[in-house]
Amino acid sequence: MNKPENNAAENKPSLNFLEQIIENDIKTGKHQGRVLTRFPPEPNGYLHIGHAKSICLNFGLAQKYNGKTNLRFDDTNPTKESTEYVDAIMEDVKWLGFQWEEPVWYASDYFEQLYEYAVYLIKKGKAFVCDMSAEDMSKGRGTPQIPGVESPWRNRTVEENLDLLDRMRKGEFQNGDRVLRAKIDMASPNMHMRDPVMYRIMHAHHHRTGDEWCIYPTYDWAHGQSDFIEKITHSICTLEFEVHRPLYEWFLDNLDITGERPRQYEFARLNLSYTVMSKRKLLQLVEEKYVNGWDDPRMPTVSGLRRRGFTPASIRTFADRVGVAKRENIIDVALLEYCIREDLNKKAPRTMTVLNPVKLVIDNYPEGQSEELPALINPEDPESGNRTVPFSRELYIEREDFMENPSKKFFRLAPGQEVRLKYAYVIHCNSVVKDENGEITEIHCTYFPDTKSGMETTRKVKGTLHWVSIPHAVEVDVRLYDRLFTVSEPEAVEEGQDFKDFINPDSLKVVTGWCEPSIKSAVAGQAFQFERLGYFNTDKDSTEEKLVFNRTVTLRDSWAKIEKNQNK
RNA sequence: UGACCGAUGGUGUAACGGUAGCACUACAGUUUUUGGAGCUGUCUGUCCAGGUUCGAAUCCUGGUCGGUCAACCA
Repeated sequence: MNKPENNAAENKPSLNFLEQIIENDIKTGKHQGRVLTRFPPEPNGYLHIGHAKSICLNFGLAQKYNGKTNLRFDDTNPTKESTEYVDAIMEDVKWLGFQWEEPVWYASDYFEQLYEYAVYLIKKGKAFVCDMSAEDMSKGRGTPQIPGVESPWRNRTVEENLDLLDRMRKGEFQNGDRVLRAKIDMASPNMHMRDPVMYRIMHAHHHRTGDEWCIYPTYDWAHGQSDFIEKITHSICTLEFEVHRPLYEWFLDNLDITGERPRQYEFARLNLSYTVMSKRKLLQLVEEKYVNGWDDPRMPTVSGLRRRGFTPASIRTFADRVGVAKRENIIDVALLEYCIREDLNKKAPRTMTVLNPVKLVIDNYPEGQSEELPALINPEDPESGNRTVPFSRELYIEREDFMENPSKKFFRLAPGQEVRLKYAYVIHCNSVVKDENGEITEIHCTYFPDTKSGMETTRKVKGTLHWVSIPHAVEVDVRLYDRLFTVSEPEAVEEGQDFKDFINPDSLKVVTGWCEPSIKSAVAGQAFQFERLGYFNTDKDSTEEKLVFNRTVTLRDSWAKIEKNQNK
């Protein structure tokens, strides 16, 4: 009954379905154990975190099994593509920490080869030039339930097809006049097998081939053959291409390819709660100015995440933790937040910054005096060393850290109560000063010199506050970002509603922050923890005069939960 | 009323015919000069109905629910 091998099995890490397939292929000697994956973006937009999952998957699989990964631009539609996107995509892939097998490939490199393959299919009687309009072709295709009708041009002679394709290439026809179609089966239950288009006429300038071509291959015609040409072993794409696989196979079959051939596998794309992922919707957010560009820190784009302050390591960890499977999923954005906190907790220097200041005066601290107090740069990183923080009579603390009539669970400052100022002293609150509106303008305290940080003291306090010395404070701009949508599934809204109806009006708040002087060394892209508040990244908008910070993510806030529950 | 794919706690993901595990979330305790971080623990799960089997999340049959497919997009 008891199987001793169970113990051994327990140590074996579990594999996702693609790893299982690859391990099996290696075991059976398929491709001589070779693994070559590819990441095939179309250069028509910016990469988002869903692409990042695919990148981590393709490159990660190759790394794990001693293989390589090709970066290949699927540039078969010149009207939508540009080198701007090519460059941005390369930057993002590199930033994520992956190196592709040089050189960079382009589907457009294979246009001539693809053309020859097409001629081959025509000669075999497996492809034909069709003169139907797009509209008529659409009508004739039928529906998934109803078979299509065959094109009247389906039985042209090989010679005529060859001649027509040649003249299509030479530019004798206008856009839309004719297409080249595969001759498969108009009655197939799979719509993609109903004589799919292989070439369409597009008199358009291509960002790489210029005006050399005026016919361009479709995705289905280009993709599998590109995989074959590059000797890709495992061609991994998302679920919606599953129905394309029979066509992928058909082309390879009918090209009489004898050598190793690629195989297509499909996995479920990433969806994230409280955000949208479709390129169309992201474009809309940018064009209609709901956000400030593709790299707006609220965007789920790689460039947006980068600017927000996410690290490549955190995104890789995230991609790893979301797993790979074939079922539709929506990942809780809390997992992403967990991954970045986990990473930055170990790496980010600490600094004390007050975002919603109220003045605190220490009555028994001499006017005009100040002192430099030592503080840890990062208590989680023993190597990080010390910084010093200036202390003086007048400080800022957060308004939320004071309460005139606190509940029992409030561990911060209140009249008659004591707290520690982090890295400084324990203080006792004596009184408050208010303006004519009843708003507190000053909190008066006394400090206990024998409680200086590092000294032995018997004075126990329940709370520790961050603070900043007013005369030494550095004024900075802080952008407080929150999730872009108020609902967890903005792409699944009801009829008559639009995802934009659920944009969070408070997704960005800009405030002035008061920061300890150590912040002055900040450079664009650098991450900090503002103690007790969250992680913040130095934005590229920073100038000599004014630093700008983007809030990456707050710290977990268990007080906020207590407060919320109290109000119930 | 087609074809294909999928279904395991709140969210993801393992278990490959033999004790349903892991992560996130939530909650509790512990610790703490960040109500942070850490550590410990707890709650919650195999879509349904049959069948095969000593034994089924796993195999079979039939349902149910969800997704994808009708661009000269990718």
